[in-house]
Amino acid sequence: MARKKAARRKGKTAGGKAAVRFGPLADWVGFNLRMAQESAFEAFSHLSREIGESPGRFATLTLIAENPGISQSALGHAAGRDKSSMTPVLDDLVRRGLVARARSDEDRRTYRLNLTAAGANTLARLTACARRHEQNLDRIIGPRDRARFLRTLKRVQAIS
Amino acid sequence: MARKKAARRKGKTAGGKAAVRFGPLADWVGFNLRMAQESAFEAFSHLSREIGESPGRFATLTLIAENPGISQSALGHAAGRDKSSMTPVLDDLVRRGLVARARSDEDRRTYRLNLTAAGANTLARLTACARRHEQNLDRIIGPRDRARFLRTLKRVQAIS
DNA sequence: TATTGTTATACTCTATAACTATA
DNA sequence: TATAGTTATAGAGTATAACAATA
Repeated sequence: MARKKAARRKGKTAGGKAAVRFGPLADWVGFNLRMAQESAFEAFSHLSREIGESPGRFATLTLIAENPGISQSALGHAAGRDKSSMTPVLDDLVRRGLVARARSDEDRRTYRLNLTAAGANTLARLTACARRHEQNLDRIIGPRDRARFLRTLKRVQAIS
Repeated sequence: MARKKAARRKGKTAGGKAAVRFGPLADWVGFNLRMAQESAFEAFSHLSREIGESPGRFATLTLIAENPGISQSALGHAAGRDKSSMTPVLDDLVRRGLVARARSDEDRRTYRLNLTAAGANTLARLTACARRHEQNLDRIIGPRDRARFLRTLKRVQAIS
């Protein structure tokens, strides 16, 4: 650690390679937001891979669990995706028996989506992963700053 | 706005569609980090599109400007990408005359990357966009919380 | 006419592995 | 043997436009 710091002072990393200067990027919220999100996503990805699911499936399964009978369009809208982007995702979840797709009687254009028992089981395991992930994040952020950090993230989502 | 709130209380949005419940997602840092990053990225995308560049090119051009003569591998490493991912990016920037690629005399395997005059000009315009973007973010975050928010984002980048 | 979901298609970004030319 | 960069290839995720069925 002492060696690493000494090396940095001379513009080198511990590995002996020239240090890269980030210039104004280092202080920009936009850039650091992206880097932080990538790191957190990657970390969650590792955890969810242990149970054979991609992180993207987690939000979809949760939204279906929280909104039984939701349509594909409403699901896409909630996640900020086009309905055509949902088709292959739902195809995959239905094919693997995690989601049931049933035509609505009221409006026969729409499907009503629900989790199967297997889907609920997978979601429970993914949720356990997510909780571990959140605990890791909490340790990094600090319990006192968590609420404030979350509030700021929510405000940024409304940027325009 | 009042109508929207009243509608929400009844579980409907202003548009009359059923509101979607986000359940535990609403309070998870990981999910909100992703949503915030997507929103901010989209907003910057709009600004940079006005000058005909994608957001991804901005970080690349900045890193080259800050580290004249940097190699493609070092560039990829700094951005957390594989060297093979850099090839098409650099091909594009060189083809459009923004970056100059010259073989190093010391090590004839590596290229030394530098901005051309056109590249410096494009970067200056992108930087102006980024400054506007940062000002928008600052207004949302609040000047008093900015430093703390940035510090937290940097800590999250080291999650593992 | 408008909407739900599918299809065809394409684009962006990314990675792995095999290759070349150098070291 | 190891490294810098390229190529071939593939995969995930997303979007637009046109379409069929239904409203």
